[in-house]
Amino acid sequence: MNPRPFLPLAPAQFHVLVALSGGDMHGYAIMQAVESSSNNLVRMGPATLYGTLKRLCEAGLTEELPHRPEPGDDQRRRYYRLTGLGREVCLAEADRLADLVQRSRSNLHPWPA
Amino acid sequence: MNPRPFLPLAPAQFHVLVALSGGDMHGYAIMQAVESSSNNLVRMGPATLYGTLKRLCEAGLTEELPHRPEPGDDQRRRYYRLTGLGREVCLAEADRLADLVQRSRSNLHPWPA
DNA sequence: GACACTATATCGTAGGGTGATAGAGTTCGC
DNA sequence: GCGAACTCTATCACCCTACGATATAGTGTC
Repeated sequence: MNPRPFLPLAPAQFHVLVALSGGDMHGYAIMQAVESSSNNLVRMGPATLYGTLKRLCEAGLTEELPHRPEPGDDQRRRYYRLTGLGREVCLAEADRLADLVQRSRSNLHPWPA
Repeated sequence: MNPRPFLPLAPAQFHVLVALSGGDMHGYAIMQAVESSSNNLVRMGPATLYGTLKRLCEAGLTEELPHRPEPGDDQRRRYYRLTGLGREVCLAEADRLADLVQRSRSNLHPWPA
């Protein structure tokens, strides 16, 4: 499917997709990953996380794992993963942002390295 | 001043800052620049643009030019430019996004170039 | 002088994001 | 084996950003 109609992606949705691009995770781990990997610049509370996960799953960009990867762990955990579409959308959004980043940098740095 | 408390920047605000990083512009030109430079992926209507400009000026990231750069042009135009702070915030936000982009790409491309 | 375009502006609303809060399960110290 | 701290999912209510629609008027062109 074409990722274009999903762009631009809402910021919180992109953060979750990027976190899940590193591997299947449960909700709480996603929250922590988003915060720590951004040097605590991005704060993601439960309301943002679970609301965002719900929207992502409804849109088909993520899905809940039917079986937990490690049977012995905390029973409350619910694991999520990127779908093929979610992967495409994540990459397309990354391309879009990379273009913005490059333009702003080349405009603001008259004499780069 | 420290750009950190302004991050993460609202997407529309970043788009306007990036457009203004290319030089002083009037509102209508910003709208067109944001749309065309994103291959029409980002749509910015008047409500979004002028609301965003107002917030940016109130936050001190942009300012209206006291005098129009070319005296002979359309009298209705109001020109805006990046402040020093706006420039710093724009670069800081670009750094933040570049990091996200890089992480998602390296996670999703097992065999890059 | 009619028509398309330029340019700024605002209203009402929808939707995403957030703080606060809740509550149950788990782990760990002692 | 008890309590405290942490883990994990979940929802409510609110706020703010963003947006579609619309308004108004000046400019350019034929």
